[in-house]
Amino acid sequence: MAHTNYNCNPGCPVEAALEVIGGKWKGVILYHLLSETMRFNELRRVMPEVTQRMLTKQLRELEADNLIARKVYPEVPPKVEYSMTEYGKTLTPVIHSLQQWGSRHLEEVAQRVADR
Amino acid sequence: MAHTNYNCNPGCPVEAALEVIGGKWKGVILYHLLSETMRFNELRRVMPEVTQRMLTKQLRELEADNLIARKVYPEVPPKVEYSMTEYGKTLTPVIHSLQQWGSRHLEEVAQRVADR
DNA sequence: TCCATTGGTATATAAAAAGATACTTTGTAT
DNA sequence: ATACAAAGTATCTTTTTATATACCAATGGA
Repeated sequence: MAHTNYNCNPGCPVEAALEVIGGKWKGVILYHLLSETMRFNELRRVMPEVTQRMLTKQLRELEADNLIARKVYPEVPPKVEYSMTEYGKTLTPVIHSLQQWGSRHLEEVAQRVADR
Repeated sequence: MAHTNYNCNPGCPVEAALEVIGGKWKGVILYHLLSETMRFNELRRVMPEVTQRMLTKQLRELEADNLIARKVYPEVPPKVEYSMTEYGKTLTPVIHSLQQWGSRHLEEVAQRVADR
């Protein structure tokens, strides 16, 4: 999925943004973390279809992009908290518009199915 | 990539939206078609890194989701125009916010590289 | 006559993403 | 002594994506 060149044309920023938030579960993760800091297993509970491996991977990628922060508490059993960074919070309007459109889209699709 | 259930929790509309526009090249395609109707090879020219097969595939998927319309002119050589549907145009604010954030993000990343 | 053009399709292959499953650590509770 | 908790890793397999390449039709131009 990685591009090498984003200076191709003015549409590329769109791809750049999608590359950062377009991972299979990143949208939902960001949505949840924008409303509150959460622990690893709390995230698992709100999205039970995601495997642990996938969740870990997506979280690490978001962390590498500086969108979320990972805080480990040296306890046993382990406690790890995930939260949005200040930079990550700049995604608020993006996630919000995706959620708005997505809601309407789900209704639209349900309608199309009903009309069938 | 297909989900089976979107009623899992309130973050799912975000995933629903990303599933529709998150294909590898869909963001750029939509960005371009939102500004003007374009022919197949015009699209190829503005995104030369995309293979013909991929472009065709992404266009067909967008068409199946009723976001774009495909109009074939019975001429030789063939002429096929792609344009946004009315429904597709409802994506305007989404693509716009992606583009805004993406632009800032590209600057941010360039800055991080410069500071290294 | 041969070549280029547009908008594709078909086939095979390679690379990347995702999934399933088992295992780890160290303390506390049973 | 055993089991469980949280937050992961490590492997292996399957599925999905993407690439490369060749091919097609009908027409206009050199």
